[in-house]
Amino acid sequence: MAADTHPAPVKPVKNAKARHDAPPEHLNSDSDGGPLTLTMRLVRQIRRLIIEGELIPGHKVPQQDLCRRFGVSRTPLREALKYLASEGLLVVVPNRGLRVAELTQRDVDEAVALLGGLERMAVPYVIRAITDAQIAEIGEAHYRMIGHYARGKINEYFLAAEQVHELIVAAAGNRLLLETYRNLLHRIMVIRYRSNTDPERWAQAVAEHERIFEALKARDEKALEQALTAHRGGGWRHLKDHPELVHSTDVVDLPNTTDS
Amino acid sequence: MAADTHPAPVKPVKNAKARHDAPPEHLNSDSDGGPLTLTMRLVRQIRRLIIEGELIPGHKVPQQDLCRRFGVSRTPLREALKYLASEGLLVVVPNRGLRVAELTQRDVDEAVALLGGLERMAVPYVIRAITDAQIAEIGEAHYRMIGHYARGKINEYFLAAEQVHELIVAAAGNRLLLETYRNLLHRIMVIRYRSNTDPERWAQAVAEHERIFEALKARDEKALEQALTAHRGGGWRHLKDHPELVHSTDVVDLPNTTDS
DNA sequence: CCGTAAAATTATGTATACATTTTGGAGGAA
DNA sequence: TTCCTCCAAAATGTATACATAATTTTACGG
Repeated sequence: MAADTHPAPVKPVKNAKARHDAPPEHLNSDSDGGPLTLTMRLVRQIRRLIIEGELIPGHKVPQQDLCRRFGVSRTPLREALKYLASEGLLVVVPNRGLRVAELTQRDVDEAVALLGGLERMAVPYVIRAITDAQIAEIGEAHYRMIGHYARGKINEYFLAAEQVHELIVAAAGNRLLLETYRNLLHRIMVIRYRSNTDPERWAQAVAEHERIFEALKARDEKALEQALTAHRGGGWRHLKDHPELVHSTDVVDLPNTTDS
Repeated sequence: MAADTHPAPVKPVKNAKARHDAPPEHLNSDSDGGPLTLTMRLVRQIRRLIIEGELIPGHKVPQQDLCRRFGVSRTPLREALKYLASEGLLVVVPNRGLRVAELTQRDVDEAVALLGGLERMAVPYVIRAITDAQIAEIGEAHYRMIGHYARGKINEYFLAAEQVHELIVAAAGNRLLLETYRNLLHRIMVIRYRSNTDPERWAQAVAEHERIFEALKARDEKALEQALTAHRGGGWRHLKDHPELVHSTDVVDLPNTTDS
């Protein structure tokens, strides 16, 4: 682990050919939980690119660009892409590489229904099992979220808000439920990053979050369920009113037809 | 597509070196929905190996063996393994390859709770949206299942039973729900293949399925929900009584310590 | 000038090669 | 014996090479 802290030759490698000259160090900056394999670090990075909208839904994944960008070869990159395809964030097109998954209105509706169902599924377990410490942790994220709202930091706000939701679902004590919830959330995060940027909806969302946290503190099952339902309904009703935020069913697969 | 039906040289490749001498044809026998990429065909095959128990939970994935077995190189195989790791069927261990995911009692409990929740979530939509044709289709699978039961064909029975469940969930009209349901089902299929092989439990399961189908035909929401709950409870209560069917929390990663 | 076909270019799919890490075992010291 | 150390063998992670399919460019004829 500390092999590279002292310059002493720990192991005289058989022949110092060193043709593979690029030891990857770009990707260790994000929240690293251990020495992951390069493929898995790429998974995180590319997932972030997708969620943050740098990779545009419907467009094909620029493999070479990503290779150059991260300084890796195509082998680990392609493994990472397959991993993300299994997550549903990318789509494999047999002899045409991979494309970023695009969300139709139906996809969003389905995801919203599912996420809502999972949250409702979680509520009884949460009320039964949640500890004071967990409530405090959620409160920490909640008030952090409020702070970001006050300062107009939309990206940080979203991150904190998602964390609140995830912590609530996590409090149900079902890891598989949490994993499933997370995966579905990732799929529609592309849209969330564009949804309620207008101040009115944003203020409403914050108010809904206040109700959620109040119900949680009071350990009121009915109130929590209602608050969650209202929050979800509110947020996505807004999307329904603005369908231009959702990508249409069919997107050109010729990237050069875009307005450039 | 019909390029190899006539011997005429469709395209005189630049140099007929033909070092890559093995065009893969092993994997086209299963239900092929189109010319998939080799990686994706491997995903199907290996997933089947895991579900059917040929690859044992807790053991590492024998990459070389699989390469020889399918006649492919490690590149597409490893991509397939990463895909399956994302599905949760395999686990990546950084410098030690991949291992087949093993299920603890807790994992099974969580999956059962989730699957049950998803089915309950589906019921109202199913009752509201299901067509006579869909009911007929489910009936077809149901009676096929009964036939396999009568003949004692356990494997075919399981396949048909799973198909019934999937068709019911599919009738809700939420593709994402179905996909999620399928994924979770895959994760615990390893166990299902060992669970109720004893005649008593099997007969009970069939009876439960009869009730499910009756409720479906009658479009009785309450009855359907109850029948599904009873079926799930029954099947998994049996597992609880026989914990030896579930792998323990920690399994040796040295395959030679197994009883051989 | 525009449309069509063939060649050149690029990208994808797959295989192989190389370096590092892990694993297994032989040999020697406590 | 038991434990450690060192070396060899295999497996893993990553990079590169090659063949095929897709895409763009070019050339030619209308």
